[in-house]
Amino acid sequence: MRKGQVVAEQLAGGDLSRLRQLNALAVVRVLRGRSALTLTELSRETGLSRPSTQDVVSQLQHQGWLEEVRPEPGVMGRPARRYRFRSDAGWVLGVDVGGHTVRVLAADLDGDVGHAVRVAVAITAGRAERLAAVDAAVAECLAGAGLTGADIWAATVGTSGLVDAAGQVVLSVAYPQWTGVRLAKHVERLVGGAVLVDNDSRLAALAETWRGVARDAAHVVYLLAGLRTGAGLIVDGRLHRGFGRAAGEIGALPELGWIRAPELLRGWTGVPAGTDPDDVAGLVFAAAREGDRTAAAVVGRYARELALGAAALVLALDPQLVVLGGGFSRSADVLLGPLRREIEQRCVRLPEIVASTLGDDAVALGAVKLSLDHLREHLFDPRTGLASPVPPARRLIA
Amino acid sequence: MRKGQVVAEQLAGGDLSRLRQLNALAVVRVLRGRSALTLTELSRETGLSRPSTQDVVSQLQHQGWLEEVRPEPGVMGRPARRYRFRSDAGWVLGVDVGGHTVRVLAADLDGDVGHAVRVAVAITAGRAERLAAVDAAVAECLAGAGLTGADIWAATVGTSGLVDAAGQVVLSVAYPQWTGVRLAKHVERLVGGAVLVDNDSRLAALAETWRGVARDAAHVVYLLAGLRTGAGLIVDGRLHRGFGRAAGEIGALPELGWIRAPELLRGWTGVPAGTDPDDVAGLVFAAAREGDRTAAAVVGRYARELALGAAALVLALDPQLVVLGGGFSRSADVLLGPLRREIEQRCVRLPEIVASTLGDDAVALGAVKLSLDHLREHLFDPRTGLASPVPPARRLIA
DNA sequence: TCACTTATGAAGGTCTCCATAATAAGTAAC
DNA sequence: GTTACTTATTATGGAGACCTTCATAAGTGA
Repeated sequence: MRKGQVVAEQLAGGDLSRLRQLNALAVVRVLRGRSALTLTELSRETGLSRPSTQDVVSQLQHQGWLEEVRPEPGVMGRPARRYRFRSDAGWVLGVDVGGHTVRVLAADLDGDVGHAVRVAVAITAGRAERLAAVDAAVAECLAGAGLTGADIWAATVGTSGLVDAAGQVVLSVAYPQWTGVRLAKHVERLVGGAVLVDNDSRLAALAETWRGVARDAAHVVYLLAGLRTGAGLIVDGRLHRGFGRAAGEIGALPELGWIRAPELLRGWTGVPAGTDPDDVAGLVFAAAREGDRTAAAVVGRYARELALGAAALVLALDPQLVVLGGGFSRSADVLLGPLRREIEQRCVRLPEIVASTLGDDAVALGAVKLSLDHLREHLFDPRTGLASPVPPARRLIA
Repeated sequence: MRKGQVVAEQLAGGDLSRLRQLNALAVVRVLRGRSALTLTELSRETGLSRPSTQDVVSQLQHQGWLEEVRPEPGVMGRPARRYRFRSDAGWVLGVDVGGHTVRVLAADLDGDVGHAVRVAVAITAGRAERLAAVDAAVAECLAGAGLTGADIWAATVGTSGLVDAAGQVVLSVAYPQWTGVRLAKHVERLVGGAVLVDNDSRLAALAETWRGVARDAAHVVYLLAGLRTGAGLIVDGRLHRGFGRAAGEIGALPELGWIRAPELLRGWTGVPAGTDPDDVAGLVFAAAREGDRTAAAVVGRYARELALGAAALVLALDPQLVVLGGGFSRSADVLLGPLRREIEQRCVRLPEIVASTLGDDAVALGAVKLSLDHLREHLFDPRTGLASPVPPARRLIA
């Protein structure tokens, strides 16, 4: 290819090496996330001829993207060589900086989680203490996975609050002193690749489309229902952030009451004195489950507040699916019914409404997925082709 | 595959003819929407070598996509041959079925409008009468442009109401007997190519991103403010319809009052008896413009109702831009101020709010654009390559 | 008319792909 | 243990599309 050529945004043609590039990417795409395949199988799936497939494969093998595994024994005919994608060539991190916990997942290029770590942190912890917990959790996770920071090709950090394109938290109401923290810069000290930062609700939404209940839905409204309330939107299969990264922040509208909604649950009077405020919600849901009328009424009021904002999002986007996530989704059995009824009252076309099944790892999983998407765009993109498997140069990414 | 799933038809490689395909598309892409270029210029812009460019060009010329024009006179050196894209190889139609008017635009492949027609129709007209007006307008437009139905490669019809994927109006509150009309089927009798049907607000939004004030915005909320109220959403540069094609139909929520909002204007008492109800709105805006307090108050109330729904959309999507369109946008000088104040009160991040400048042709222009987008996806797509310039086979498209 | 400029056309080389045929390495049956 | 069968691998020849380079063509300006 000619030196200095501008790689068009649209997919452009080019010379013959470009064709090889595309075919190499096709082979990698077929092989990623699957077990080993033979040349014949690869040839069939890519549509390339066998000799060409072989050529491409040996080139990829030489580059380090592919690895030969021993042939499948006991089959008719000459045993075929098998090749697998070296998903362990690079790693990504997914970090969830929560109120009480910092979670870190290390995953390979296929998204398989190699090591998971959780470190407790006080809800009252200030900036330094919380950042120290992040450092500790990342270090422990790297060690546990047998990696160093240099092995990490991309990392994503999920946090509550509004995050700007440079990875700085521009507004956080949840944790003290968290507004203004430069999370991307902080984590870049720890790992080699690019560091992305995004809102936790959004990452959880992304996780649902990846490995959760929204796997096959292109349009999704995700509700984070817990001690905080938030939303994440999937539009056309992609995370929607909006122009100022404030999409889905419908909770900021006081009339909708997303901020005070969790308070409704704490206001229940049926709880023993001295209970940890954070545990009250669980007790309310439990009581409602047992048939307590006043608890059920409180849950109903909470559902109504949640449904107000949810209905606005549903009406705006007309999603296929609404996913109820966050800590309260554990009590979906008592929450989902009222929520569904309240949303139904307000919407033209009622979408499916289901509870998340990902549990506490949703945000960290979404962070892993965003890291992988970043790599896909920058390493496995038809526009740029496929370089050797080394950590991509770090750039500040919007 | 569940409905609504993202079709991740990744771009595949192939043999050498595939490369030629891509390079031919690159040449066409450079040449479309521009005046004639020489081989040297084409070579530079596509990144191909000169001989290859020449090869590709002569192939495209032979197919009928390109045409040689006479060289630019009076330049130094040997005069270069110049080639232009034959934008008149195919045509599209944009049809706007409005309450009082049916508009039809015929445009070439570059989107240049060759002929425009408007036919009056009574607001009370039933289904047959309105469809007859469509027939007449289309026939007149084709004749005026010197075309026949067979020359039309794609046509799009904009209408009020909810439209399903098969081009049937499933719900219309605006015109009598309009619910249930199979618009696509009806128009397919008249033209050769594919016929798409979509909501008028959405098409107007699309027009704004194409040739209107939203040209450079990826996220847009378009408000249709007129005798009816509606919205169209642009997300990530693309029209957002939602899973059930009901996205943006936030006006259906009675609490937000989009249905009764225009009635507020008619309720003004300062109008002479016997005025046509449709003219009242204009008088109210005029009076407000002149400083009439009661008229200004009515406009303020209308702006508030409009802002309720608009704020919900803005909070959900965080657009860069809100475009005020529809008939009332002519009175943007008195409407925009109150609207902006009301939206500001309710939003976290205030987007830019501007009035449309496209006038009455917005919907028809959007219909033209959707037709062109359809052709781009089906004729000029890197996945399929480029066939000879003939009207594409008609398919029922979602 | 001559120099200069820019475009065109032709030749030769390289790369990537494909089809086909010859060879290799297993299993299954006798 | 040999033979037949099955499937993979390797080698060869050819076609298509791209590139670079050089000679030639067709204008303008002095």
